[in-house]
Amino acid sequence: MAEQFERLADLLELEGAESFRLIAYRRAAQRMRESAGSIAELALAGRAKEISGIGKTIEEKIVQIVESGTIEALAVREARIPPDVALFMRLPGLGPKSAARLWRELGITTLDELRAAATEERLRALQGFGAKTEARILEALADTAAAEPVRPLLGQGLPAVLAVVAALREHPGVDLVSEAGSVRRRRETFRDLDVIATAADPAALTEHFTRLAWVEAVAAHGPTKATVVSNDGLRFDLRVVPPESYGNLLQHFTGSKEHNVALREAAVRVGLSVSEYGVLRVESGELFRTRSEEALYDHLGYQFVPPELRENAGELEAARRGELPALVEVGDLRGDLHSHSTWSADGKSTLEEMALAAQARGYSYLAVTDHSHYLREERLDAQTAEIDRLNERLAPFRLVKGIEVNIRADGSLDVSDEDLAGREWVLASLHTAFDRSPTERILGAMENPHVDCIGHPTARKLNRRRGADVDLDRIFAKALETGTYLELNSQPDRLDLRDTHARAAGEAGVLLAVSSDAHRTEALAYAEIGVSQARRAWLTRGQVLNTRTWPQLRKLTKRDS
DNA sequence: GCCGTTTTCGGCCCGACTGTTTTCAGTCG
Repeated sequence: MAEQFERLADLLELEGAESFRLIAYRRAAQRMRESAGSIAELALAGRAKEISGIGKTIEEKIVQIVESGTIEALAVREARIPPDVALFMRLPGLGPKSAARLWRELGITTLDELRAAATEERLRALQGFGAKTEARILEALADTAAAEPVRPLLGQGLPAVLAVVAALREHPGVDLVSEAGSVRRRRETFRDLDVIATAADPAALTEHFTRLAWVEAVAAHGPTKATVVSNDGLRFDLRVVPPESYGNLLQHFTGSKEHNVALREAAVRVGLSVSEYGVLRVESGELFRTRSEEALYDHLGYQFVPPELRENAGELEAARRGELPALVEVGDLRGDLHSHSTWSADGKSTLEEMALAAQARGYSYLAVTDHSHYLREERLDAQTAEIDRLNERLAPFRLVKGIEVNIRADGSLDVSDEDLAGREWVLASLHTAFDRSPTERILGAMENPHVDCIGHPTARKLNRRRGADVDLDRIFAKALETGTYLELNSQPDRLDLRDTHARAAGEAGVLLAVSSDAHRTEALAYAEIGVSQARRAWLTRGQVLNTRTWPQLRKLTKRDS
């Protein structure tokens, strides 16, 4: 549905429709993408209008999609506008106006024709088009691979950007430094890594930045701004800004764009104009600048909005009312409920190493959930004995005897109920056949009286495969009915349930286990990324299962209730 | 097309950069 509305907006834009209609369609599409529940069902019940950004017209169009598969207005435009013309807009430097003129005034309808026209220098016949534009178009068309670049993972970018922030803080004369942009909001992937800073001598700091040891290439370098590429291919942007408006700038460069637009729209209504330089009271001309983001939100009449929530997904309304949730923090975790050891073929650290590392993180327990395949018969008993020995030595720290079982293609589990009954924590996960009734298989596993939690529920792998097409509403309902928990798996390429889904789970009343799925000691730290996604999901400490001690948590499982 | 801490009608974020221009439109973030 979201795709159809985005396509409709693109085509209307080519026709020169009023920009606010396009914004409305695109906003509605974004809402659809964010929603974990069924907007189609809401629309059929006449209740999609309750979602901010969806009104009567868009609700009707959603119903059209449900009933006929497509939006009438979209079908009309698709018949009228050659499909490639919408692709012209995606070329760098070309927007809707230029794309429409290439088609209307030069009769160009395909990317091949565009390439030919640019090569033959025919584009410069159009007012406003010159040699540089032709060259840029040809470059973009030649570079088709770069059209959809892979977005690197937060798990790779976050440590990198925090290291850069730390390195810049070491520089003499530097005042404040922070990561900004999507990485500060802890979005699961990013395009580039933004850092902003204040310094007595901005030019010296940007110079220092471009000369850091790991910098492979300097893409841009001015007195207050520089872009570099690291030796592992990540793009870093540094901006040095004046200290008196550091708070305004940090807020601006943290985004999201949608959050900032909504913030500014609301400000306009009360006579304020917000930009990265300050908050202008239009009537008096008075400019509010601040070093502190907290002061900025306060000045605008909001509770401080944690960066993870700044997606224009209801956070401004809640902050206006003072009703933002107290988000879960890394320090709230008492243990980890998904980990592996050398008992699994892919585990790299021994049980003892894992236990000591978990203890060093301040945990009071660690569930070891080695793969069921490696815990058959006598190996299961042998591991149990080893865990018992370790627990005697490490008490009060506790290794919890867990297991990660496979949900087979036919829905059965690959471990007998009898063996499961002997484990203290049972995780059931999909690892294969993601297109074979994934919802039914998960629901079946939840019915099992020994299964405590569903691991990485959609089984997606970022940049590799989409998640299985699971009906989350039914899974949430079954979780509540059976007392089964769901995981927020913190592996950088999983983050599953993802932020928007985890939020829906939380709203449904389901508790989530934020787990590292660590296969070696260092990977226990992945829980930090997982917590950042839990925060993006608006979750409080109480909504995260493993903020509890093991005895507290145990009382909440189905086998003890 | 949506929406209301003025409004059910009349607004709708803000600034920088680029390429093409002699004052700006389009694009980008």
